[in-house]
Amino acid sequence: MLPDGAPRASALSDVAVHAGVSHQTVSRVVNGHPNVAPATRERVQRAITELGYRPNTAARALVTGSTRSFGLVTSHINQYGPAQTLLGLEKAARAAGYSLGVAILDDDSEAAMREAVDRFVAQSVDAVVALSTYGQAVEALRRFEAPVPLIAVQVGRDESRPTVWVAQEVGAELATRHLLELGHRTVHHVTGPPDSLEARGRMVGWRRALEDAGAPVPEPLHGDWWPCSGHAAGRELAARVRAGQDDVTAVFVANDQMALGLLSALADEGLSVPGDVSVVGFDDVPECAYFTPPLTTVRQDFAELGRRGVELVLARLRGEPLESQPVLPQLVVRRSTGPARQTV
Amino acid sequence: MLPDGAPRASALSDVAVHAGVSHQTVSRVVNGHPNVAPATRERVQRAITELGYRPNTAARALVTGSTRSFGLVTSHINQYGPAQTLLGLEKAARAAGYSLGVAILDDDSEAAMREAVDRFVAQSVDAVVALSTYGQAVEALRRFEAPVPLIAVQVGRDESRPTVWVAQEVGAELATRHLLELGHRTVHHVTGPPDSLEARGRMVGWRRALEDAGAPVPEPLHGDWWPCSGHAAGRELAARVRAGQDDVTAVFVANDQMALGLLSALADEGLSVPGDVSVVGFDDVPECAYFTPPLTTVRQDFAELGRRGVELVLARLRGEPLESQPVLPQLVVRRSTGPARQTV
DNA sequence: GGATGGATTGTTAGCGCTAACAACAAGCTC
DNA sequence: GAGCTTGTTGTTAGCGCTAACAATCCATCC
Repeated sequence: MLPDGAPRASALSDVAVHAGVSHQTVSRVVNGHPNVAPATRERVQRAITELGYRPNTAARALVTGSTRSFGLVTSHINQYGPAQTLLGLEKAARAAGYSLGVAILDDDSEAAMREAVDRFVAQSVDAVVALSTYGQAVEALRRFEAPVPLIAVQVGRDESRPTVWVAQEVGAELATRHLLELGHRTVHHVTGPPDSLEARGRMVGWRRALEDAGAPVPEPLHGDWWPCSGHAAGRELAARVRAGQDDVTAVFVANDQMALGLLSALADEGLSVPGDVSVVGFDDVPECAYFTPPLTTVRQDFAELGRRGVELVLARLRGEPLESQPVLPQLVVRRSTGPARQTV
Repeated sequence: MLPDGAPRASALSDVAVHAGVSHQTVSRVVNGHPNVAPATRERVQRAITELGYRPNTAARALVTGSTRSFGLVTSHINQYGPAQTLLGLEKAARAAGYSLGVAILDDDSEAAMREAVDRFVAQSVDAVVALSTYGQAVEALRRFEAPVPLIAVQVGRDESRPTVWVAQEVGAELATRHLLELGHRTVHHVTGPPDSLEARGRMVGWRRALEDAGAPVPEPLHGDWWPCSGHAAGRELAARVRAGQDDVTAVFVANDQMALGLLSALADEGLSVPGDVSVVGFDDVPECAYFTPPLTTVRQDFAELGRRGVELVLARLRGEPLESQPVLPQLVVRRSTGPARQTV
């Protein structure tokens, strides 16, 4: 692989010799400083391409204290939302000339968060972006005093530090109102994990929409984002329907994966969607449209979130206190919602 | 955020002064060199914690030429497999004291791949791991002469460079044989993108299983990993069933997401699974068990793949030419497969 | 008792780069 | 033409660290 007698990569000084100038002049050309004579600049440029020179990031970082890189701290990168956001983040960071390091938390503890940020700081990253963490990690984030800007993405609004977020409440209200408008007396809710700010935001929006409409607010069922917990919630709701509890005609599920589990449970129990029960999810994962039936859901633009995260970081680095507006979610109506069934 | 008058982080020399030794002794303690008197070591240790010293990665990288970091090049990190593998990779890398940078290719071109690797090289990463890339990118990989070890993960076996891979063919054979054993005369196949090595491997295994059993090998349908293409394939197959083509009783779909689309299309067309058609997927994403019906599929252990990737990299860095064994996939039987329907 | 050798510690140089300043030429003003 | 500015280039120092070597101490051996 590595050709053993490989000549070491050429450095600034090699280019300088090759072009017959001082190393500093080369540095100036590389960094696009003004005040270099066009002829000189051109000569240096040629030497650079001829030698295939690439500046050494470590040396640069050592003297400037900046690596032109961000650290991304996250925990659930195997889920659709965070993964999609990572995509947007990386692309925007790259476009701005920054590279991205990732740290995945083993658990959502404060210690794990602190350790991850510490490692990034030792690596002299220019900023740390915390993506979709929760539990104690997000609490830790709040109090953190790091020697670099620390930006939170997608954890819901947070007064204590710069944040990019999707207006979860708005999305939840959209979903809930959609169901109420179809004539459902109330809407049940399957939550995400209690320590997730996203999950909390969705619950708040759901409750507010019900209260605004004067509808009763049933006790929510609790899930953990995964299909299995949605399945359990579905069985529970089906049992209630069979027990004659006739207000169970509509469910707002806090994400699409749990909605999938719920759909599967309802089907197993012989309930039809949307005939017996209407279901709305959240996220709009690409699979949604192919669920049985295709799922009505709330779309979040995750890639946009990533882009805005980088925007916010860059503004921060320039010292501009940019106030970020929330990304607005949209309702996507498919076939899992319909009019309420007639109660007997 | 950043307390402006922040004192600069303490360096080796600060610790040295604090402990009353030379900076070199501190360096020795930090790097765990032998031949430091226990008492001295302890004194230095204390100074380190008191000052909250953390070694500066850039300075270290400058002199050693190693950053103790890997670069990960990938393109489809928003899909379940790659995301899961990233999880395993990051964890294993961290456990070994390495950090991870990511580069996501905008497209699967050679230029994109080359640029990503170049940037990592300029960052002095110790190794580059290419994850699940395809198209020209994977071709490029083959010919690459990088000044760091370059390891491929999950692109199927490749003689030309160190590779960690899942035995795709074996998984495809498992799936196909399972269907044949249920009495299906042949098995249709929906492929992944033609330039994906994984997709090719699965096709090879499928074909081999059919040939070994003396079954006819139908023309495969082509997909692109996404549910939509599976849906299209499902409609096509349903049309054939309705046209009386009675060998369409079993389908092996190259991934679960396409299988989902296919299930949805079959349901739309009034075909029952597994009554009319049996379906097998590939990957075993967590949603699988909640499809309608729950999907029989082939499980790949992505996290294991990540772990082995790191293992291979580390072996490489130590100069041991470790030969990696493929990760073996497993068949997971659920409810989407059953005996062949009786042909009229 | 002086030579030998291992363990421990310190000194020096330099990785590749940028910042700060110095040096010089060329063009201007009065 | 002295004194100024402006544009261009070079020189020097040092970021924080490790490698290589030098220096010291102390036990051991003949």
